Amino acid sequence: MAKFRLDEVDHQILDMLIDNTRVPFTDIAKKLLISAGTVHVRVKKMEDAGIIKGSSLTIDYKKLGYSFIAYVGIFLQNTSQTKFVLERINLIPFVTVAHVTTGKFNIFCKIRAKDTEHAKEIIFMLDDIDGVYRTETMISLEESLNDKKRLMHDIFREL
Amino acid sequence: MAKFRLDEVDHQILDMLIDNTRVPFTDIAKKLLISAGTVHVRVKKMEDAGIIKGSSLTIDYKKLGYSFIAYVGIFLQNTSQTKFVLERINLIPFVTVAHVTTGKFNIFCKIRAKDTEHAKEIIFMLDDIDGVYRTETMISLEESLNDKKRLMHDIFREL
DNA sequence: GGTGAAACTTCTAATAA
DNA sequence: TTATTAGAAGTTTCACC
Repeated sequence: MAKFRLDEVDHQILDMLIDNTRVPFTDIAKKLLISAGTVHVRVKKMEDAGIIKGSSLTIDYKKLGYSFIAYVGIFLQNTSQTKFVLERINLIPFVTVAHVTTGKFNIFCKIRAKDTEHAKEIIFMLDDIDGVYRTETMISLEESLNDKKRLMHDIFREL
Repeated sequence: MAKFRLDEVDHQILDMLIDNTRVPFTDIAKKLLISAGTVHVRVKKMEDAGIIKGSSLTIDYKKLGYSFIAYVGIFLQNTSQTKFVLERINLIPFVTVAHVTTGKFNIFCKIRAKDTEHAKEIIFMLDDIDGVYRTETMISLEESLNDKKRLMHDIFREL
């Protein structure tokens, strides 16, 4: 996998766009004291390089009734079933992420549900998959996400 | 927390914007056979209601040299230290998410690092926080994210 | 609620420095 | 690589359904 080096201007453009993808290029240009054309060229370069993969809205799932988050560790009867089980897990829409991991569990996933009742249904679906030996659930009582801007700044600057 | 009902048109607008925030409102209008003005009003309504919290770029962290993902479960000496430890964790930029959980661990977080050496440093930083009794690491060998579009469609439609 | 058109803003690509 | 510019395209408002 190729590794790209971005300069300070690229970083600042990314920072602004990560914060809000709809910020006009003209605003970015004004703030960074460069032309809008330059912003356009830089963004295109990063898109072509695949550093910018796309953009997405941040949705408030709580407002839509999905405030329950849990992590579920899965023990398999046999690791050879990993691929099969992963495929089955991906068919359950409320499982938002699944990882094959080393350590305690074979597969580890995150679920987002309406409430405990709904979460129970999802966990039962996971338990019912062939090859799943047992599961262990951790309910999230509080989520704390790192500030995107700071993450970008600190992580990328030191590359 | 208030719960909002969105109609089919709202869902379709969200679907398109979740897929790509820079899709022109005129394109959305054409596809849904409504006017661009309507799209504008609907989006604004969802922004005002807080359902659309913002927008962000999807960055290819692998291309920037960050391909190592791990989950770390943290055991505290005493649950009363939860708030303090969480604050300290949030100072580490490579910890991207942290959850207070029930079950096996007291706090559970996700880290993104360059490689095993870098991950080790981050985990040591977590271990060094006052009140942290011990940690347990699960390394992600393979990440599988549910398709955003399908997630939206399946989850929200049945509200 | 939605529409359509006008006024305004932004994007994009070509050209030039 | 960056700046300028101008035509194309998108956004936003508003009078009217």
